[in-house]
Amino acid sequence: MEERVSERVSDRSSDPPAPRARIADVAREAGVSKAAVSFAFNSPERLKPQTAERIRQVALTLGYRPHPVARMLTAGSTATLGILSPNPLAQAFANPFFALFAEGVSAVTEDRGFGLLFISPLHGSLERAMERATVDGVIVIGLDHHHPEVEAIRRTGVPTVLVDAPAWPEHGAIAVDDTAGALAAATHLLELGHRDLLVLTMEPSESQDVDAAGSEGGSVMSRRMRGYRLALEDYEVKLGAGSIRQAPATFEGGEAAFLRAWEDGLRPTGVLSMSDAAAAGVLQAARHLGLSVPNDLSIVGFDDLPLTRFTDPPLTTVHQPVRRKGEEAARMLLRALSPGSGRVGEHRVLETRLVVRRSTAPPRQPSQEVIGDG
Amino acid sequence: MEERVSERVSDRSSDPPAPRARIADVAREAGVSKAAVSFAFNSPERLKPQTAERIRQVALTLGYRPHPVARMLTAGSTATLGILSPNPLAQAFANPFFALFAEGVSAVTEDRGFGLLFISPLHGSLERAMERATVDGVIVIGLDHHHPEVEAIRRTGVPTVLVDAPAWPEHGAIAVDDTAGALAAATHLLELGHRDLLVLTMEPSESQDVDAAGSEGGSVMSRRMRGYRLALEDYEVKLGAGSIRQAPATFEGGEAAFLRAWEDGLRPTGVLSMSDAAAAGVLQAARHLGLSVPNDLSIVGFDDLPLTRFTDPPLTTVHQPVRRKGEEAARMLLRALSPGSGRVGEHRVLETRLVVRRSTAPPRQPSQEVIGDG
DNA sequence: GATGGTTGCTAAACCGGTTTGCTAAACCGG
DNA sequence: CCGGTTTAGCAAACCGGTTTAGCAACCATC
Repeated sequence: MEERVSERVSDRSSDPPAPRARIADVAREAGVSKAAVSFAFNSPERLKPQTAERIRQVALTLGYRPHPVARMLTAGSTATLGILSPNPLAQAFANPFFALFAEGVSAVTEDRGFGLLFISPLHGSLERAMERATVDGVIVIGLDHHHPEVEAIRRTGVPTVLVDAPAWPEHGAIAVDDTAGALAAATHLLELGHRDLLVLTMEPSESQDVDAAGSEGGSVMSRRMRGYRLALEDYEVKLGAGSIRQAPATFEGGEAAFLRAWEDGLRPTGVLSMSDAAAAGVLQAARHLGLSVPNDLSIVGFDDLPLTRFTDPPLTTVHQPVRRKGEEAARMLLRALSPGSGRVGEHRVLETRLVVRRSTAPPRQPSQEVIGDG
Repeated sequence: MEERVSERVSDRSSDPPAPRARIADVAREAGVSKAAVSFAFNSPERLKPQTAERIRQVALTLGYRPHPVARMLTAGSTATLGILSPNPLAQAFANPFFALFAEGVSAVTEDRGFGLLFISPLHGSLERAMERATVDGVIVIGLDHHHPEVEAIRRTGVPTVLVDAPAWPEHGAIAVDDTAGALAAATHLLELGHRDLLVLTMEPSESQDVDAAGSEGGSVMSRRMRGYRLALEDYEVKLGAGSIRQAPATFEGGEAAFLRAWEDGLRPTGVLSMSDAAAAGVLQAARHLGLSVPNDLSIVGFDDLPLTRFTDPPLTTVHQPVRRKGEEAARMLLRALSPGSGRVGEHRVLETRLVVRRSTAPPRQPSQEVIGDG
C-alpha cells in the first residue's frame, strides 16, 4: 500500500458549523434595512458615508458574504461558462488535447471574469447534466453527430458554441479542416512509399458509417477518415482487412490497439492515428515489440500536442490550433451572450497543416504491392 | 494566417430570443398553480396521474426547464465542488500534473453526481473569486503557504480540503511525502557519483526562505528542497552558486531555465527538477545543446506523469499518486459535506517513491571530488 | 410658512423555484 | 344523511439577495 495515514481527526462535532450570516442578520445587527446593507456594498453612494462604513463593519464581524446563488438569481446571469463533454471527465482529462483546449477557453473566460464549469453526463445523461448546469452559455466539445442527446441539449435553449461538430444553424460553431489535415497526413506516408497502413480512429468508431457526409458534415472521425480515404484513392491503395481500428485517444488506448493489431497478424509499415495521444501509445508499443521508429514503422499523429516534441522520436503529426480553438470558442460564445449583438450563427473553420518530425521515413523495403511486406 | 473564416452569420436579430418559460407560465397555461407544476416534477404522487401528465405535456411544449439557480437557492446546496487554483487556469492547465489531478477529482465527483467548477483569481483576487463561486466545498491545490489571501479563503467558511499545503486544523488536508521523495531523488544522483547538481524549483521560488518549517510545514517547494538538502548534507556536497533556479512547471519553463543556466556557464552533470514538466523541458534543452542524456547529463523529475514514459529517454522521477490524490481529496471533501459526519480535520499523507528509468547514469567522468564511487 | 428639491433610508416587490399548511371536494362506512 | 378520512390542488411563505418606488426629514427659496 502506497499510503500512510495519519488520521488526526479533530472531531469537534460539538461546535455547530455556524450558520452563515444572511443579509437580514447584518441588517438587524446594524439597525438598518436589508436594502441598506445591499447598498453598502453595491451602491455606497446612496448611503451616508458613515452609515455605509458602519454596515460594512458589522458585516465584517459577522463574517457576512452575500450568497452567490441568491445573487445570481436576481442578476439573471451566472457569469459562468460551461464546457460540455459527452465523455466522463475522468476520461476527457486523460487526453492532453482536452487540457490544452481548456487552457484556451480559460484564458479568455478568466480575462473576462467568467467562471468555468465542466459539465459531463449526470448518471449517464447529458440532458440531466445540462438541466443542473448554472451557466450562461456552453461550449460543446467532442459531441458526436448521432449522439442521442444532441437534440436535448439543443432544446435547453442555452447559448451554445459547437466545437468540432456538425454545425447547427442557430448556434456558433468552430472547427478545423480535418479532412485536409488527414489528407496531408496520409499523402505524406504514401509519398514515402508506404502501402500497408493501419488507421487508428478515435473512440466512437461506430461501425463504418464513416463517410457520412461532406467534408464539413459528420463527426471529426468521419471527416478525418474521409481525408485518409481521398489520399488512398489518389494512390490507388486499399486498406487491408481489419486495418481500421478503434483506439481511445489516450496513451494506453493507442498502445493496446497496436499490440492487438500485431497479434492479429497485421504488419503495417505505417500508422495513421487520429490522435497524438494514441500515436504516442503506438510509439510505446513499437518499442516494446522491438520495432524501430521510423525505420520499421512510420507513425503520423493528429493534433500536434506539446508532447509530440518530447516523444522518442519526435512525432510527425497534423497540427491544429487546439488552444486557439478554445480561445475562439470562448470568445464567440461571449460575443453571442453580450446583449444586442445579433451575432449568433457564426461559423468558423481553422486550418490544419502537416508537421513532419522524425517518426516517419520511407519503409525499409518498399512494399512491392503484391509480394509480402517486411 | 492560419485561419480561414467563413462567416455565415445568420443575423436573425428579428426573432426575440424567446424568453425561457418560467414555472408560472406553465401553471397558467395548464390552468393550475405553481405548486402543482412543481409537484408534477418532484412529487408526482401528490397529483392525480392525468393532471401530472397534462402539466408535463404543457411544460414540454413550452420548453420549460426549471431554472437551476432558483432550484439551488431553495435546495440550499449546489451539488458542485470547486477546484481552486491560485494561478491563472491557463497556466495551471499547461502542467499535465493539473489535468491528472483533475482527472482524479472528477472521477469521484462525477460518480456522486457533483459538478466541477474551476476557480481561479478574479481580477487578481482569489477572495473575489471565492465570493462568486457557487460551490458546496472547495479543493485547494497549489496554494502557497504565504499567499496573501489564504486567510480570506479561510474566512469564507466554505468547507475546504487543502492539497499539498500546510494544513489548517479545521480543514481536511492531503499531501504526499515530498521530503522523502526528494531525498530519494537526490540520493540517487549522488550515489551515481554526481557532484555538480542543478536544482529546478517550481514557480514561486520566492527568495530562499526555503527551509521554512519541518518536513510537513512550508510549501511543496520547501519540503522538496529540504529533501534535496538532506541528501546533499549526507554526501557532504554543496550546491554551487546559482545552482538553484526557478522554472515554471511547464515544458518551456524547464527548457528555458536550463538554457539560461548553461549560458551562465553552469555545467552540471545532474539535474534535480521539482516537476516532470520542467524535466521534460530540460531533456529538450539538452538535446538542443547536443548533450546526451544520461551520458552527459542525468535528470530526475518529480510527479511521475504518464508522459515520462514517452520521453527520450524515459525519465527517472519521483512517483506520487497524483490521480489518487485528486480522488482522495474529493472523497474527503464529500465526506465532510455529508451531514452528520463530524469528520472535518482529517489529514492524510500519501507516499512517494523513486522510479528509475533511463535518464540517469553515472557521470561520464566522475567528478573528482572524491574520486568516484560509481 | 407653503413650495420644491435633496438627502438618507425603508418597505415591498421581484428573481424562479420548493415546501408547508390548509381547504374543498370526493369517498367511506354506518 | 352524517361525521371522518383521503385525495387533489391552492395560497402563501420561504430561500437570500437586488431594486424600485416612495416616505420623512432637512434645507433653501420666495
